Amino acid sequence: MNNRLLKADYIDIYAFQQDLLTWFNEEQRDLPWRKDKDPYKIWVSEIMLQQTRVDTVIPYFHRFIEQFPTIAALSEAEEEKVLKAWEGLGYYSRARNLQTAVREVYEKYGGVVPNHPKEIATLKGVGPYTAGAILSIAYGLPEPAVDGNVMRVLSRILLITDDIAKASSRKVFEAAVRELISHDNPSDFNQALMELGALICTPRSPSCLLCPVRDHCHAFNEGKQNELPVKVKKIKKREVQLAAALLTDSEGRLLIRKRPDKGLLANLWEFPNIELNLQYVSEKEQLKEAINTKYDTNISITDMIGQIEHIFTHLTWNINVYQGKLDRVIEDKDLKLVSLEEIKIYPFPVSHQKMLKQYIEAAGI
DNA sequence: CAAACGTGGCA
DNA sequence: TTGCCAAGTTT
Repeated sequence: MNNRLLKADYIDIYAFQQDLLTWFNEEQRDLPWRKDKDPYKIWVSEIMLQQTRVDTVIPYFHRFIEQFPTIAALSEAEEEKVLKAWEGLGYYSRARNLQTAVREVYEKYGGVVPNHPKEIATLKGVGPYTAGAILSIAYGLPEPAVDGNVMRVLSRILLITDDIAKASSRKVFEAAVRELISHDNPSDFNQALMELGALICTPRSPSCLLCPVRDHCHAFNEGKQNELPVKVKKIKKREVQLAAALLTDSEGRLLIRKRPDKGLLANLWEFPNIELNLQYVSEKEQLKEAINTKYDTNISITDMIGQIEHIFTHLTWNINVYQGKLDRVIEDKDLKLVSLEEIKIYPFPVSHQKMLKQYIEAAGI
């Protein structure tokens, strides 16, 4: 990038702010986290909205705030309850990091979300975007909050051609926001930039004819809006074969286990499963052998009741789902036998929710 | 810096 | 059907 005002000299900053803020004032969506400026609620909404659509977040936000209305409430909650409230939203480390950070605010900052960039940035799960979002939206500070929307919008308005997939590009857009941001209303300015990206300046087929700031848009004036932003993506996906077992005891209770506290789907619960490697050994035998060894039990595998393909961003699970019986296991905090009623309180990933559904259908319960 | 980390919607 | 996309952060 060049140094000369990042091409912001191409536009009249004051007029740009006015046009953008006027549009936002008239056209912004009525969203539940816009009802007040409670830093805690803004914070929760920002974490939920990471890589997640507004329509998906809305019902989760309502339930979460109802269940954990304050920093004190979330601080004192059991992690399992928090994960259950997050069930289905994905990126579950967000929920655990949020609670960790909220507890830190509760204990070290007297329950008041810090309003200084250096302090707020130290909180777990609060990166550069979220820090800027809370500081600007809740506290009215003129800090950049650069997300995917902002990079797309500004790449077009300022004709910035840096690859937005590169981490290093974010600072280019932060510098641009620092030049453009309204110091009278940083909260609405940042939200307006994102709202414009969500409603008008969309990734494909932007609605330039409806855009309140098209007269300020360098890309539109050169007919290049469809060439921006520059985004070079390279995704290699793995594929993993799994076999899972829905094992019931004599009372019809199901065996579930808690996943490790790190990595994929950390601390969520699941049905016992193994990664299949040796194609020349029967899956049933592999599954039975692995579970008997791991849990020191004696199970039998009966039928395969279904198959599940579950696609993550970075890998795909192909799961063969089996049904079986077990005599007894030694339960502990990470291994439990639960009834179909008790199982409802445990947070499960979507893939395993699907398995339970298949089990219930197969069993005709 | 690249990769890990979820899920559902849509063209 | 396949790939991209959605208010990112951590390691």
